[in-house]
Amino acid sequence: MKQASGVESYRPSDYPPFAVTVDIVVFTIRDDRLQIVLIQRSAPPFERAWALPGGFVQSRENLETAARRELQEETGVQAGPSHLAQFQTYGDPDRDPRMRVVSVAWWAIIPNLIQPVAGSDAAFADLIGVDEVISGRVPLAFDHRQIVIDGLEALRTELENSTLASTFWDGEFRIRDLRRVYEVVWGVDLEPGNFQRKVRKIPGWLRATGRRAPGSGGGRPAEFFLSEAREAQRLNSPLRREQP
Amino acid sequence: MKQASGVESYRPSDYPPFAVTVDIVVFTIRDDRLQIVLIQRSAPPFERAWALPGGFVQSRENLETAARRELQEETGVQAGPSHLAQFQTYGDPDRDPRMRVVSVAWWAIIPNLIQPVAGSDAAFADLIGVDEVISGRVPLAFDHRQIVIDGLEALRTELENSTLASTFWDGEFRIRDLRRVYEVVWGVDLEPGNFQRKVRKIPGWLRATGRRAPGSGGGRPAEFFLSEAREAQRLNSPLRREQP
DNA sequence: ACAAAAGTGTTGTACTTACACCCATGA
DNA sequence: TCATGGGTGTAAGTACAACACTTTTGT
Repeated sequence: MKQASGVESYRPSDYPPFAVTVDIVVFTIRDDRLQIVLIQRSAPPFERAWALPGGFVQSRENLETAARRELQEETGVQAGPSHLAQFQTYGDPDRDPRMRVVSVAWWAIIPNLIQPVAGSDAAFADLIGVDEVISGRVPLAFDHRQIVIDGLEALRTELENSTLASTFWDGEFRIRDLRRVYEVVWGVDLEPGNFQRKVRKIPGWLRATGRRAPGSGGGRPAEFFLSEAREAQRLNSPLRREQP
Repeated sequence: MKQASGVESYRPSDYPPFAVTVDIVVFTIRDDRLQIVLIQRSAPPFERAWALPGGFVQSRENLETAARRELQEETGVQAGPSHLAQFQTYGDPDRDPRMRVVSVAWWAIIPNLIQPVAGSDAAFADLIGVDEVISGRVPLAFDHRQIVIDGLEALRTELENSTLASTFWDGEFRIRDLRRVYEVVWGVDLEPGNFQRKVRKIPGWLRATGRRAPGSGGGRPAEFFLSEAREAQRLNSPLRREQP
């Protein structure tokens, strides 16, 4: 009978060596579309295919540090992401043809103003629409398409229950911009008036600055807001997306 | 400059070896309390301390298989758990004093009828109240207390949004039993009448059997119900727990 | 008859939705 | 003046909490 592993004994056969990596799904909104950062591989396997930024966890590094380091190294983002959260770990025996790799997946948001691929030594990084990836029109290496699907679901759920949507913008934004986040991430149309009332009623989130946007092309200029929520604050009455 | 790991090269220094384990927080309700399965360690480190069931992932095994295998080996549960879900991965460099271990944590529910520790070769397995663990009155090995805290939070959230609560019972149960699950897991008191209306209105969950409980000690006997939800079905209008 | 638990009725409050309407600006 | 988008009013519908009340059993 096998004993409880790691309790009585730990012979080498009990713990085959694994490589551990982190992979990060970095979301941003550009051109009114939800996009993610992808890197074009320059070596086999999956040479020239797109892949998520990520890499090996080092010997004395914890998982979050590894994710932040890889994000910085591969996307050239100087400031950190406005949010970084672990969502799932992938470890099928054949997910990497070279060796046994377990990958801890994270999702992140970088605000609109940050240019993710400027000044990086990862010359082949780019923003790709998440729809292109999920539909399969842009094939990804390894099981990264599944990771994107799961990461998107985590992001969608988080938007329902927290004030995280405002971190897609750095500094001032209009209610319209916030609504655009929900519409783009959830893939729905929201009623502008009701949305405005709903989010402005949430305590501790939005603070009006008094300043107004210079209207571009007619229409009453919108007021600018700032987020008062430092971390992603949990909503006691969530914004529900309907599930058809 | 460091290149994107795992893309251009993979020299041994790029991927230090890790041991990968699974740890499982197995919830059940016994004596109107939420309890988890713990194992008493018989070897250092943390000899004689309580720990979560779990162990090393084998070379050609995927993560979920490893979790199910360890659960069966260490708790002696013949039938599988009624639910098993991954929730977080722990990988601090010093979480295991012997070596670098990354642990993928899962939570599970076993129904009331299953005797978890009978007939197992893990002679030191037992059920412990989750309150004892979180309060620290029963200290756990490694970072297992934190894993229990996070696993409990995952369970609480899942009960809000899915029909999973009924899997704490195997076969027939009363509305009262279902309410007890919520009260015990959330640590709140729920109003019986409103709870009954709410859950019976949820489509595709509860089916009345027409049979009634033999009243134990007076009172109108309760009707028995069966769950029609095979998997954990998402609720379109969740049961909210209030957050104080 | 009385206590106890199951289940239903009722009522006030809060939130949501749909849509009308006014406001403030550019052209 | 008109078009456009920002923001508010309003009324119907829905959901929920609190609690009274009826039903059905054991003692």
